[in-house]
Amino acid sequence: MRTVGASQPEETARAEEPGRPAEHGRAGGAAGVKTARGTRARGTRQAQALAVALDDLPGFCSAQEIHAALRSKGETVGLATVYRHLQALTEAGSIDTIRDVSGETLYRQCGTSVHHHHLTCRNCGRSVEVEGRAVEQWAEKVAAEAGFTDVGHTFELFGVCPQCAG
Amino acid sequence: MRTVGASQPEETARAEEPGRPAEHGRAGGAAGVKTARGTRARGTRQAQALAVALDDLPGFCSAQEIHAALRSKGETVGLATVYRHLQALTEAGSIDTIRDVSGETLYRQCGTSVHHHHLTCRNCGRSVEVEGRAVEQWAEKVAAEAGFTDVGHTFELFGVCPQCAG
DNA sequence: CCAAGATTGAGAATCATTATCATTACCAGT
DNA sequence: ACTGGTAATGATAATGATTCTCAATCTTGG
Ligand SMILES: [Zn+2]
Ligand SMILES: [Zn+2]
Ligand SMILES: [Zn+2]
Ligand SMILES: [Zn+2]
Repeated sequence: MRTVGASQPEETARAEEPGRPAEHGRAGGAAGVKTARGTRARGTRQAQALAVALDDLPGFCSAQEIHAALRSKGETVGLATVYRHLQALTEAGSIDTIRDVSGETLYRQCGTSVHHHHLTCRNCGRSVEVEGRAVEQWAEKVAAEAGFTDVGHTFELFGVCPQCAG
Repeated sequence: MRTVGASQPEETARAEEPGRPAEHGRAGGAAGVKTARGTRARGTRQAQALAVALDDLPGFCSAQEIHAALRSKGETVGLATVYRHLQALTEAGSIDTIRDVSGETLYRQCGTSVHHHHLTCRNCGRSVEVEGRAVEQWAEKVAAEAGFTDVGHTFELFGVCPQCAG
């Protein structure tokens, strides 16, 4: 199991546990931007908590890990909401995603929004952002030679980071 | 939906349908290699059928698609067995796997067993095998600079093939 | 305060993949 | 051919991450 952020007592945490008053809706305090009538911007308590968590986490982690991290900090955010925001952020390009060896999706807030790739520790999840001018060109060349169009790519590097190597 | 091999009446085919005499075990005919006592080799009817199917299929396809293709040819192979053999072949390095955008695993028998990558049509699944001397070196260099060890990589190219472009 | 619209979250639903486990087929001796 | 040991199979259940549903709750403009 990957070790990310604050580890908790190994809770399954598949669904929100019942029995609590259920605190819905957005928070009042530091509200954010707002647009036209009815459009609430990313200012809910849950969204902010998630943003903070993403900022704190040093590397890629799964939605469930993020959810666990939130709970461990006392934040009450539903797992479904975590997934929702992660998906939204991903579509907006604010965060990056990679796939675990087991197929699980891992999320991370990157320093830059320009196209880049990652060298990720398969033990702790910490990752280095790398730009690969060379591979971008290689990809285009190969695609062009084969006559393929609308080409995209997926380049991921995995290894063991210096800290984990010990 | 990707079009692979002979398309069938859109059967769900999640589990083998019951009501048939259930034909188990290995076939007698063209048995294959055998090793020490008790070790059967990869010569079962099901394994052969799967091998043939993999040979026929032009590109990457999912376990379920392969299973459907087998059934459409009259072969009776359980879905679990398909998964089992695909996994074994993958571990043996006989076939390659990539991940769908939805996370589904796709399999393909490649022409060569040496390390290479794929340029795959995201519409029909046909793929071109490409070798990337450049990216291999780039990967090693990047990993070394970051101090990572035991580094592996995942490079996949996706696009639309000339046939599908029309 | 009120109504409309957005957001949340608990649980159900999906769906690919794995694990069970009883049944069957194969093999080597006898 | 008969038999015991063992591998392989397949129907089904189980797993587990992600998505869907929808009622309850919040926010906000008026
Ligand atoms: Zn590490
Ligand atoms: Zn790139
Ligand atoms: Zn195509
Ligand atoms: Zn490579």
